[in-house]
Formats: sequence, C-alpha cells, structure tokens
Amino acid sequence: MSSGRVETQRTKSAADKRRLILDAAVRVFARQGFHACRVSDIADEAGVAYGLVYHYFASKDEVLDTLFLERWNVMLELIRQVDGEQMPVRDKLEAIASFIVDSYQHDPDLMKVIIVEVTRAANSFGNTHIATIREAYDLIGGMISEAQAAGLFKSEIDARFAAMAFYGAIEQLLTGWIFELLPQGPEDFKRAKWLVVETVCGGLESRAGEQERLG
Amino acid sequence: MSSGRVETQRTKSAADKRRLILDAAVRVFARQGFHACRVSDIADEAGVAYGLVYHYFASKDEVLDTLFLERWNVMLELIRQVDGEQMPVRDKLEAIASFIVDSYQHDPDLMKVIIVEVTRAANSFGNTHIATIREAYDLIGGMISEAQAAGLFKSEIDARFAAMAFYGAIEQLLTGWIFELLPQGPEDFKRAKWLVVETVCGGLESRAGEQERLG
Amino acid sequence: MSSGRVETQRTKSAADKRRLILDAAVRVFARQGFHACRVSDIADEAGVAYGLVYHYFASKDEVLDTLFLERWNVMLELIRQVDGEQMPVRDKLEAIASFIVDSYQHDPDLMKVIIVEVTRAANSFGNTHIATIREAYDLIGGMISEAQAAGLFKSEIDARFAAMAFYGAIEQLLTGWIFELLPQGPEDFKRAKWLVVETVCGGLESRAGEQERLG
Amino acid sequence: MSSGRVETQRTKSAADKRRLILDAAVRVFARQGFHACRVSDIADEAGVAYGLVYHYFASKDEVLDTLFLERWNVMLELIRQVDGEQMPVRDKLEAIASFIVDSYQHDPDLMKVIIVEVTRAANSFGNTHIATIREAYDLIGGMISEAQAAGLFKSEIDARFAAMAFYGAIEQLLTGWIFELLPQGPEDFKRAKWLVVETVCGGLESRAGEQERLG
DNA sequence: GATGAATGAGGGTTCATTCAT
DNA sequence: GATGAATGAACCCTCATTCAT
Repeated sequence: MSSGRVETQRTKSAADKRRLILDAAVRVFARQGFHACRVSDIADEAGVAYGLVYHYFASKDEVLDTLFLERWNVMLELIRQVDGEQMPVRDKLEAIASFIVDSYQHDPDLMKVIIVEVTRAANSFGNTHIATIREAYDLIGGMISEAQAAGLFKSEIDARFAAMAFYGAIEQLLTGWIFELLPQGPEDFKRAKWLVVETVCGGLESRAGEQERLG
Repeated sequence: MSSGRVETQRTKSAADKRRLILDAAVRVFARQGFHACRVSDIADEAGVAYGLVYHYFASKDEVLDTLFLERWNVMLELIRQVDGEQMPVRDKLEAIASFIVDSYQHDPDLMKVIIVEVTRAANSFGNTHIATIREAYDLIGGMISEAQAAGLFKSEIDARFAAMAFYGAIEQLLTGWIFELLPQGPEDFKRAKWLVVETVCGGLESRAGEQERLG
Repeated sequence: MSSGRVETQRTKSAADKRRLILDAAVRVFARQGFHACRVSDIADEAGVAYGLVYHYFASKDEVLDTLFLERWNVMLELIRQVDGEQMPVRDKLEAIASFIVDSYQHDPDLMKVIIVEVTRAANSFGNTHIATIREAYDLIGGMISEAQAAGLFKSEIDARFAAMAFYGAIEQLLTGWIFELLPQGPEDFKRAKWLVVETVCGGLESRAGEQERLG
Repeated sequence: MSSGRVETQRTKSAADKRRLILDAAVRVFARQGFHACRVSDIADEAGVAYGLVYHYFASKDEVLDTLFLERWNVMLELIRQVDGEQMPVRDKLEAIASFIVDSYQHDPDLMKVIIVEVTRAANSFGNTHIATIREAYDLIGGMISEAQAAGLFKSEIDARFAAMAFYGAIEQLLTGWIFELLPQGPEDFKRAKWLVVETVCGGLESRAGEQERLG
C-alpha cells in the first residue's frame, strides 16, 4: 500500500516535471522562437537541470512535436464532435472559430508557437505533421461540402478551397494578434469569432453593395 | 566608347552574379528551408564561390531580406496603384488576389519562401519587416473601410479584421498549394482568384441557405 | 557525508579540467602566439574536447584574460605588500624585480604570454587591462616618489617616468630571455635581479666614470 | 628624351603610390592593430584600390616588414654612426635615446606600430626580424662593454644585460606615451631623453641615499 | 529520477590573396 | 598601373546530444 502510494507519488511527480518542461518550452518558444532558443533555455525556464529535458523527450524537436500534437488533437476532437452533431453549418464553423480564438485567448503563447513554428513550416514541422494538420482542413471541407450538397452553400466554390480560406482567415486573425496589429481585448476576441464566420459565410458585402454590383 | 561598353559589361556582369545568387537562394530556401540550408548550398546552387555570397550580401539573413523586400515592394506598388484607381472594391480585392496568385504561379518558390519564412516568422524576419508587411494589411483595410463608408460593405465588421481575414484566406490557399493539399492546375489558379473574393465578399452562403438561416 | 565527498570530488574534478585548459593554453600561446593558435590547439594540448573550452570560458579571449589576471593580480599583491613594509626602497625594488624574474624562471611560458600578448598590446588585451596594468606602475611610482621625498632618490627625475624605466628594464630582460638573446642559467637569473636594481638605482657609471665626466 | 621623362614620371608616381600605401598602413596599424585591420582598410585609408596594395607588396606582412625595416635601419645607421665617433659613452647613449624619442615625437604612429607589433612579437614579426633587432642591442652592448673596459662603467654588470635594460627603459617610456600613461608635451619629450640616461648611467639614488645605504 | 560536465559536428563569417579586365 | 570582383581556406563559436555520477 504505502509503496504503491510512493509509486503514485513518484509517477505524479515525474508527470509534473514533464508538464513543467512543456509549459516552460511554450513560453520560451513563443518568446524566442524554436530555432533561436536553446534546450538550456527551456531547462532554465522550467527550473530543472539541463539533462532532464532529455530524460522526458528524445530531442528538442520532440518537445515541439508534443506541444503541437497535444493541442491539435484537442482541436481535431472538437471538430469531429461538432461534425457529428446536428447543427446548422454556420454554427459548426462558429464553434470551430470559437475554439481556436478561445485557445489563443487562454494560452496565446501556445497558439503562437503552433502557428509560427508548425502550421506553415513546410520544410520542417509542418511537413512532419502534414497528415494531422490536413485532417482539420478535410473535416472542415467535409462540412462545407455537405452544406453545398444541401444547397445551403454555393456549389461553385470548391469546398476544399473554401475550407482553406476559412481556416486561413482565422489563423490570420491570430497572426494579427501575435504581431500586435489587431486589438485583443475580451470584446475583440468575442467579436472576432462572429466576424470571421459572418465574413466567410455571409460575405462582407451589404445588401446595398450587392444590388449596386448586380446593377 | 569602348571603355563605356566595358563599364556596362562589367556592371551588368556584376549585377548578373548578384541576381544569380538571389535566384539560387530562392530555390535553396524553398527546397530546404532557410534554417536548414547552408550558405554554401546557395553558392553551390548558383555555381559561384562561397565568399561571393558575402561580397554581395552582408549575411545569410540579408539574402532573404532582399528577396522578401523585392517582391513585397512590388506587391505594395500594385496595391497602392489599385487603391488609387476608380474601381469597384470587389475588383480591387480581386486585383490583389490575382496578383498574389499570379506571383505564386510565376515563381512558386519565391512565394513559398516569403510565406513560410517571413510573413509568419514573428520572432525573426516577420518581426524585422513588420512595418512593411503591415503596410499591405493597412492598404487593404483602407479599401474595405472606404467601401463600408460608402455603404457597400457591412459596417459591423471591423475593417482591419476583415482585411486580415481576406489576406489570410489568400495566403492559406498558397499554403495549400505549397503543401500540395490543393490542386494547382492553370484552371485552379484562375478559379482561386475569383473564389477567394467571392467567398469573402459574397459569402459562402447561398440565397437558399440565407433564407433557411433567417427563417 | 558521502554526498559531501562526492560534491567535493566533482568540484575538484571540474576545477581540474579548467586548470588543465588554462595550463595548456599557456603552452600553446607561448609556442604559437595567441593569434596563430586555434582553440582546437588548446583543447588538443589539454587533451579535452573542443567544446569544453567554451564550457569554462566564454571565448578564446577570456582564456588569455584569465591567465593574465591570475598572474598580474599575484604580482600586484606582492607589490602592495612590499609597499606596506618598512624597508629600504632599493630592497623594495629588488623584491619586485625578484618576483618577476622568479615568475619567469618558474613559468617562462606564462610570462612570455603576458609580456608578448598583453602588456604591450595597445589595441587589444593591453587596452582591456590597462587599468590593472597601470596599478603596478603607479605603485612603483609611489615608492620612488616616497624615496625622493625622503631625499634618498634624486628629485629631478619624475617618479612616474622612473617607474616606467625600472619596469621596462626588467621586462626587457625577460624579452631578452624569451628571444634567447640573453643567457638563462640559474646564475643569470640570480644576477639579473641584482643587476637591474643596481643599474637603475646606482647607475652604470663607476666612481671613476663619474669623476671623469664631472671633470 | 620625352619617353625617358615619362618613365621618370611614371616611376615617381608609382613610388608615390607606394609611399601613400605605407603611410596609410602606419595609421591603420596604429589605430586598429595589425591583426584587427584588413588589407582593404589600408587601401581605403590610402584612397587606392584594393588590389593595388598587392601590386606593391607581396602580402600584408610585407607592408609591416617594410615599415619596420625602413625605420629600424635608420636607427641602426644612427647607432653605428654614434658608435664610430669619439664621444663620451653617456653622450652616445643620450644620442640613441634622443633619436628614439624624436622618432616617436615625429611619428608616434610608426613607433607605436614597431613597438606594439614587432619588437615584442616573439612568435611573428619579432622572430622574423630578430637578427636586425638584435643588432641594435649588440651595438649598444658594445658601447657599454667598451666603457667598462675603460673603467668608466662598472664591470660587475654584464654589458648585454645592461644594454637590454637601457633599451627597455626607453621603450617603456614610449609604451607609457602610447597608453597615455605619461604626459607627452614637448617639454616631457625633452626631459625624457635626459632622464632615461641619467637613470641608467647615474642611477636614481642621490648622494645622500647612497651614503645612507652604505652606512 | 536528476544533474551538468563533456562531446564534437556543423555553419556562419572573415579576409588574405588572386586574377581578369 | 589600377581596379575590385572572385576565390576558398580558415576559424571561432554554438548547441543538440550523450553520459558518468
């Protein structure tokens, strides 16, 4: 019994250290960038010894891999769940946008790292995780495709392209926040969720604009 | 006369080597990524001696800076020109989208490098060039803002956010091509130009979808 | 207890490696010169891995800085101590000369490095350590100044200049040994100590020479 | 005739450029140090093209070699001439000290370069020119030796050591000026010439000091 | 588990020197 | 003579990773 508890204790402690390192890595990667930081910076930030990082992770890359996958899989889970529900497509897309914006609001460093170091890194991490990344795009594309089949979305717009445009719009808002080009008050986050969906689904054009255009 | 020709010859030759290096760098950066390639890879690809890279550029960074600025400034020029013309806002945005897609079609490696290594690189090149990058966002934001003032675009959507969403949608299409997630035949490029504008301006929603939603 | 011993062991071992590198650096700097040697030469001479040099020292410069300061500070200590004692000025100067000659005799490489690479290097290390170097000159100048005030030394000779002449005379003897222009048997070292003081204090001139001159 | 004049003209012009480069090198070596400056720095300072330095000199080293030898040979000439004259030894030594101090006063940069980069550089230029350098020491040693044979100088002090002490005292005064540790007004230079000879020949000790010492 | 000393390959940059014009 | 583009060897330093304790 007591030995069992000690074991649990130890395991828990170990898990804690691992988490400590991951959280420290997020801050360091966000602050300095993956390439510009050293493994020792992570250890220092975590307040652990140099070599301990290698006790829990096989390499510096694996730390980032872990961070990315942890978060991306949660997002995939959310998307899959949304996908399975009976819900207007617009609400589905808003759920996804909300999740991503909430993720940024909750842990901007982590989302910064994912967006800056992974999803665009075509020659390194982006390439490694392309299948995982793609899954999100495909799921969103599937939702749009369904909406098109139901006549709710225009069919002239290729669903895969539309999915990319939608996702790209969201990521660019995050990029705007990361570069401090866009305001990031609580209200801004809230409106951003609606805004991106309204833009992509309803369009920027007003009724008047549309009439003007169509003459 | 002859000395004049020699001068021209010389100058031209020198400029050629510089261009040779820049073009080689595009290919190498695109193939391996900025961090993963060595300066010697660029020199080898250009077929020049190692040190010559440093004769024309102060550092490896400066090579990428040069590539980015060359292209981005051409784009800024285009945007400014479009901005100055009398033209429906939708046409303006399509001109921009067209320019970017054409740029990719014409030199995918260069656009890959810019998108992968610069515009998202918040801790390195993106940060260095943030003012230049921002100028594009601001110009687009200005166009949208004007359209809102004219009642052609919905006013509830913050113009700065809308501009980011629009630009992000385009970049993500390029990202899709870069990762080979989207088809990139001549027809695809052509339709992409229209598609991204139609999505952002007109919205994905069909008339039927809109009625369904508004009940 | 045992952990304490391990700590000591570890610390000692670490200190040993550092010392190993410093001692190797002395030999390498003396043999090849600071500029002509590579950091790998030091590592090889010490029998340690290349990177270990950078584990203990921030740069190649810092290795030389350390060597210089270690020795120069011992000398300053000696000079300060001598300065504080009640002792004829001639004995004080001889103590200093003795210390320097002994230093050379004990570790000619180290003194060679200091004299060749530091005390004259007006654009590099000499400039870096000028304040520390000057302290020695000033202390000697102070001794001479006191002797002048006491009437024991001629007052027409500026004490600062005299101190420089005295120190320069000694360093030049070392330079003579370094270049193998002067004999360096045990007897030579011993006589050199006396000789330099006798020259600077008593003068080269014999009683007869003086009478001849003054007529 | 005219071709001859043109030849002369050309030769003269060439010699001028060579001199231009040498003079520029003195300034650059003095300012930055031999190792820290680049050949292009010399060319820039001289206002000539990069490659021209290599038209007149086989290497960067040869530039310094030339500067050193030019000056040192003039000094050797002076010492030899003084050596050949009938003159009290003290006057001979003062002539040498005067020449060196005058050299510094006239062109401090050149003397700085010689003292900092050559006469102590046991592993590079000092070693290359050791025979030439030594000649000066030997000539001075010879003078002292003669004076000892004539009974004018004490015989207990080895002439070679005494010569080194004398020369070292002078060089150290220059070092003091170079490091700006000693005042260098016109009066200071003048007094320095006398001072160094008085110190080495007459000694620092006053008559009172001597009596005190000898009891 | 935890520590941090030890390793050594790798790469950016410098710069003396060459050479075509 | 004069120019400066071109060459490429050399070297300092970084830092991911290993390993003995």
